Amino acid sequence: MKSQVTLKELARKLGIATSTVSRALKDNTEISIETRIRVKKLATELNYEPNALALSLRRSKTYTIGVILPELVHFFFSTVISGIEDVTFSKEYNVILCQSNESLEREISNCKALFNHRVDGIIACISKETTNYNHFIALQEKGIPLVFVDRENPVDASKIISGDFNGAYDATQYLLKSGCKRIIHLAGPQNLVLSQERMNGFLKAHQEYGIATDENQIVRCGGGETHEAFEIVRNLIEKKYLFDGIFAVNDMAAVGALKAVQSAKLRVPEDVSIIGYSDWALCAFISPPLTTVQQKGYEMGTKAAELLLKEMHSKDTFIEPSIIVLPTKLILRESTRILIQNDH
Amino acid sequence: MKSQVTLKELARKLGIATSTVSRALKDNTEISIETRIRVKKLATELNYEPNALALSLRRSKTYTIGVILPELVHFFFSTVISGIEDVTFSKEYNVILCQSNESLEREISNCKALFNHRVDGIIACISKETTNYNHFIALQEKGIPLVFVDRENPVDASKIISGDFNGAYDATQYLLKSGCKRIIHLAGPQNLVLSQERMNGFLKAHQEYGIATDENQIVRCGGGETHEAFEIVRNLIEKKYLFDGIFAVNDMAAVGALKAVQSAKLRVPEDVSIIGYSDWALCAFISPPLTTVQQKGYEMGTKAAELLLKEMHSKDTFIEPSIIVLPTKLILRESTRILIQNDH
DNA sequence: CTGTTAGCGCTTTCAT
DNA sequence: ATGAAAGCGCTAACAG
Repeated sequence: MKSQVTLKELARKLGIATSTVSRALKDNTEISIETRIRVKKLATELNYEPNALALSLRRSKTYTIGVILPELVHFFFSTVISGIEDVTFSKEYNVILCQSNESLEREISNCKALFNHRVDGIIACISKETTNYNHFIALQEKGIPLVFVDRENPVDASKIISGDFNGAYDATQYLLKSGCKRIIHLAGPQNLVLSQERMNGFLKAHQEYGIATDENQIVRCGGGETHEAFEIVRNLIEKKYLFDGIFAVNDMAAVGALKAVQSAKLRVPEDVSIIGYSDWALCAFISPPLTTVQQKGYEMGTKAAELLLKEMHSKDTFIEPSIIVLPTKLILRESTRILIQNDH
Repeated sequence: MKSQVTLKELARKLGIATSTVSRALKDNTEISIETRIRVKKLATELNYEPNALALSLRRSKTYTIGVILPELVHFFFSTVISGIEDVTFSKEYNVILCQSNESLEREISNCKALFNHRVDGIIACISKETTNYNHFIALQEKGIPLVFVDRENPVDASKIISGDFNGAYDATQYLLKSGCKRIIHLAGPQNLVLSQERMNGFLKAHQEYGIATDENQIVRCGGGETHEAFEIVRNLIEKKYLFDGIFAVNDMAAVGALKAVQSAKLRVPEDVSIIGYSDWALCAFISPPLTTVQQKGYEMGTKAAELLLKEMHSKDTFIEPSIIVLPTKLILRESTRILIQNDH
């Protein structure tokens, strides 16, 4: 970087004090109009831009927030970061972005880096590996406002979470109401509360509907990837394990399941109904278009950013954490049968 | 933020000078072993972390790079940022992320914010609106290394671009070789060099194949969105405009075209072959799976970050810009007919 | 209306 | 082996 234009340099060129330049630039009325004009003119000429570092150091405030997300390439997270960025941009905050790559070690490193940069606050989504939360608690102890998104965890902080239980409940209920007799659930990693919640919603819907479930209906689907689900479902079919509905922990798994069902010459939704989770971009375009539970990632991002900014600006030293549950929405497409509404 | 632990505080607690503490912490051999141990012990106890702001100010180096991307939610860009982040993380750099939302005004604002933060370098992809490049040139004049990704532009800077011309050429050639007689091209915004290149590749392939093209084969498809392409193609079919191949400027448009073709009861690929561009996640899962030109977003991100870091660390004041063209790859799926190789 | 001074947290030269 | 002092760029209290 070439030599920067600084207040000092402006002052020297104009033969006045730096403090005068500083004041003139912010239109302080104590400074004479003429001086203000002279200063601003030169500043524009030399393309002066204030050094945010010096300002931050001075103010002990960086106007920067940190964001830690597991994987940027996942559609859901990309919508979250997009939401965050839109809000912070409008409030003239900047975002330092870190991706933990689902690694605890990297997440810890991210926390440290963000603290060192003295970000004014942090929005984070824990990695799949995270079972210890000391690095987040350390942040809080250092007084940095922290808001979690999406994946639940035991830290006593504000959170924007998705109504996983309800989303799963709604999806399962729909399958049941539309006539499914035996539904399997492709479950996600059990250390993620989200996986548990979706499983619990699945179970609860059965219970309320008066249908017993057995453990064979819950099938672990490791990382919830397409190929895993494909293998699992193909296996079930080969073993003549019968089912007429699938509720998958996410859309990728649902797509794998769909392919497996179709490759066994079973029809979707006539023979098997399938519901995914997340409403990935692809869902509407596969064949048949996938019924799924929509999670509002963008909204989660904006809400998280708004909440964080609010907490950052709060005068209180102690802030009661807020937990905001964002409702999900069942998007009906053609991988499920049509439900004849009988209202009452 | 609560009171920070600073060098000064450590020094006070230990009854020594801050400069000694500073040195001890970095294992300066001029400091006695005992002092070093004492200092480090207290630093660990109090959870001391250096203030990156102060360091940056002192060193005139922030170990931070800025990234400006049009839209984070697009799969391609999310892979780019992911690639960038992985490289910078491994080199202990941080990323300040901005999304321009395809707005020139916002892009200008992003440039300013990044400069104010005194980032050590910038990676940017111009917005669709950008036709004036002064804000980028200003950055260069201030001596900030700049690397562009993906969308070509006239600024004299290093660039990692995708071989759009060749990608389009390959795709078109495949259609031709597999028997298409009349192919239409759904073209993108013409102010984007990428759109022009893809169109030129389309034309060149015809030319080399000895097939004349007329302007009716090039159909403007505004923003290249799914619904636009759907309307356009449906219209063409209704007007009995004949074609047996479609090369779309991107996958979204290709999907729209596919739906339109199918809804007119034409078969893909038997009646109409379709090729998209970008290899979005959805491509493999729609029906039929879409043949597309794969762009290596992640690799583009890593390459851009590596090049930027290299330029940042160069001692030379003037650096000859490098233009790296990343080859594309035609991913054959089922929206195109199978080509019988005749390796003459 | 403007200048002087101190200090944000850190490193580094120069003394001792 | 350690300390004092200056300075990175900026602001704000204080002085005049």
